[in-house]
Amino acid sequence: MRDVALRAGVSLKTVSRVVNGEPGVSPALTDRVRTAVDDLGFRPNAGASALRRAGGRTATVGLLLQDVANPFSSALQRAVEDVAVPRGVLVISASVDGNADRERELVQLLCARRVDGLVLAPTGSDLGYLESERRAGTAIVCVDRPAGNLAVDSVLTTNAEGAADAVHLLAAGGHRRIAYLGDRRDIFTAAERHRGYRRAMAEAGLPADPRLACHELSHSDAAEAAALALLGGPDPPTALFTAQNLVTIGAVRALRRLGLQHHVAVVGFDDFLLADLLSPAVTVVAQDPAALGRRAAAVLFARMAGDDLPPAVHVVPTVLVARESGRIRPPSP
Amino acid sequence: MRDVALRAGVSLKTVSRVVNGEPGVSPALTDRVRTAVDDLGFRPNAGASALRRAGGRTATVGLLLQDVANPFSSALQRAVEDVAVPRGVLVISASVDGNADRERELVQLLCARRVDGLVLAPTGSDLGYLESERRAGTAIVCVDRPAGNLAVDSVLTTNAEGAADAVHLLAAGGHRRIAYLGDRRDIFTAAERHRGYRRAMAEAGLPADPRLACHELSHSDAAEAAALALLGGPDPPTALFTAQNLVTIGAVRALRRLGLQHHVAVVGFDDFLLADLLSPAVTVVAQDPAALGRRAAAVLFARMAGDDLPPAVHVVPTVLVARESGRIRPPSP
DNA sequence: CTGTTAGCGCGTTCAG
DNA sequence: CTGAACGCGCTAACAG
Repeated sequence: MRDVALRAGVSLKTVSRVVNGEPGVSPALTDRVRTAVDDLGFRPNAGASALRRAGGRTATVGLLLQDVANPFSSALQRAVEDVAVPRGVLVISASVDGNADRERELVQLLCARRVDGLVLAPTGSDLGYLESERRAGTAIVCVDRPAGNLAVDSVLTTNAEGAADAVHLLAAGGHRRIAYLGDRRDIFTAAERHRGYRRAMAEAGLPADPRLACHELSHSDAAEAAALALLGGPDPPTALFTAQNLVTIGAVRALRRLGLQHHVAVVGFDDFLLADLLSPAVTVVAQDPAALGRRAAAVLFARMAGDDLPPAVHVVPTVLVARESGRIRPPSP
Repeated sequence: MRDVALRAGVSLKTVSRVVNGEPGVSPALTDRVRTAVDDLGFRPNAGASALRRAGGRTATVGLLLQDVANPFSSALQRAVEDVAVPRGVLVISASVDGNADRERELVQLLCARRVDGLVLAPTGSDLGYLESERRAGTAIVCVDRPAGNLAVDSVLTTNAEGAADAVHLLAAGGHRRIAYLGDRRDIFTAAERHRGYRRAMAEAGLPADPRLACHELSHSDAAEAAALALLGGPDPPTALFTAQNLVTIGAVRALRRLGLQHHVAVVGFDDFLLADLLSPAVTVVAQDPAALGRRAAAVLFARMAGDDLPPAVHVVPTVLVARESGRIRPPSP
């Protein structure tokens, strides 16, 4: 920058003004500085700039998701990016893979880089360790899962309501034995969806048979095995509510293997590509990960801009996408 | 940091040594510093640190992809992250959406943040504008597409070979009229796949009928319409080579609508989730986006570590995944 | 409209 | 093994 000033025959401050587009520099000088910048290939150093600037903003936000490679996370990431980049803010993202220690380490790395804001899908139930960061002025928003022990905004899907919608649809179709297949119960979203399932079963006057619920299904193979066992056992369900993406796919595979895909109803939570091209096409309760990300980013930027309202829970609704697998009726007795 | 030094009764330099894990501090002092750090909630400022440190490394790399939300890009991103994070390096990623101007703007933003390295899937064919950054010491690696006008490494898929494999499979099955459905011809990967198609057609002694080639198919709907037109027209193809993910899906939809899914063979380039659950299951030439990302990251970190060999082209092979749609025979005349 | 001075938080250099 | 001084690249606050 000193070199630029020298070459343009102006002071450091004038270069600074031109580079930052501050008003009050004569066109002649502006031009001289601009050409000097180009000639020397000068690039401003954002780090040094943030060091001195009031507020120390880095124009960078952090985004901690479960796994950047899964469609839910990546759609959410894209939405955050679409809010941030037009404001000149870049996004540092990373995957925590359900590992709370990794989450903390990544948070440390992000805080050391002085991100202005942080969007995270918490793994651990205790976010108290972020309290000092929050007080230091870092905007924080939780997405997909609520914040434990930390007063910040969160943006959540209507997990329980969506699950209840699924079960009500099946019950309305005449099903009485509706199975629940879901992920680890210590995951907030899984617990909520199970809660919605139980509530809807009760509302429909259906018995809560514990043998109809399978938990801890964290990948597609486990779900396939569980569905196989359930359907091959005594008094099998006539309909499945699968509470997660990969669980749905595992269940569909199981039904195929048993040749039951046109005889057992399925409603899944979370839509997936090609669900409409399978036969039968799979009925789902669709989440809107992009809306989740947009909303989280909007709240984050509002906080960064000084919004000082008390933290709130923001809710993004699910939509039931009716396709064939949800219309399958139970066998007549 | 000054506060920490004061509270621990040591000098600034000693705090610095402890924080950075440098050797040569007595255990007693180390402990005092550690507790002071915790009490005050001190977080090192990476920006300020990079400013003074020899080499000015920021422990951050940039990653510019087409669209972080698509499965190819996000698998690649995850792989880069998996190489970077264990080394304490964070990844700033962004989507360029095939927009060369946006690519340049994002590169500016990344360079201003002084990323140590840059992985990018170039949109424009001229990367000359990166020359000054390269000379300034930023490691640069191109992925999926080669670098034009810039002497840097690139990591590419065997596009032409994979396409040729697909066509050879279909030709070996007895097909003579094999259509090509692909993306915009100015995209490197699309051009390469088309080249492989033409070469394989020639090798199989099949005529190159230009009416059998559809280009500029950049989304699934366009591909569906093109396939519909091709199959409904005179002298239709008996097999389709679809040169991209979304194109394959569009073609599958078209075949469904015509009821031809079991009568016209399909081989797609790039695998996709559930391709094996469709009926017929879709034969594909699978790319390995994770391998692409790992390789690109490995090369990048080698360069950042001082590797000084001349830039090279690194190649990641495709694999033909034989499923039902590729085994469909042409109707006997 | 433009320049001068001071110092952001930290690592380096060199002297104890 | 420890500390003092200096400056990285830049901008805030004040002159001129």
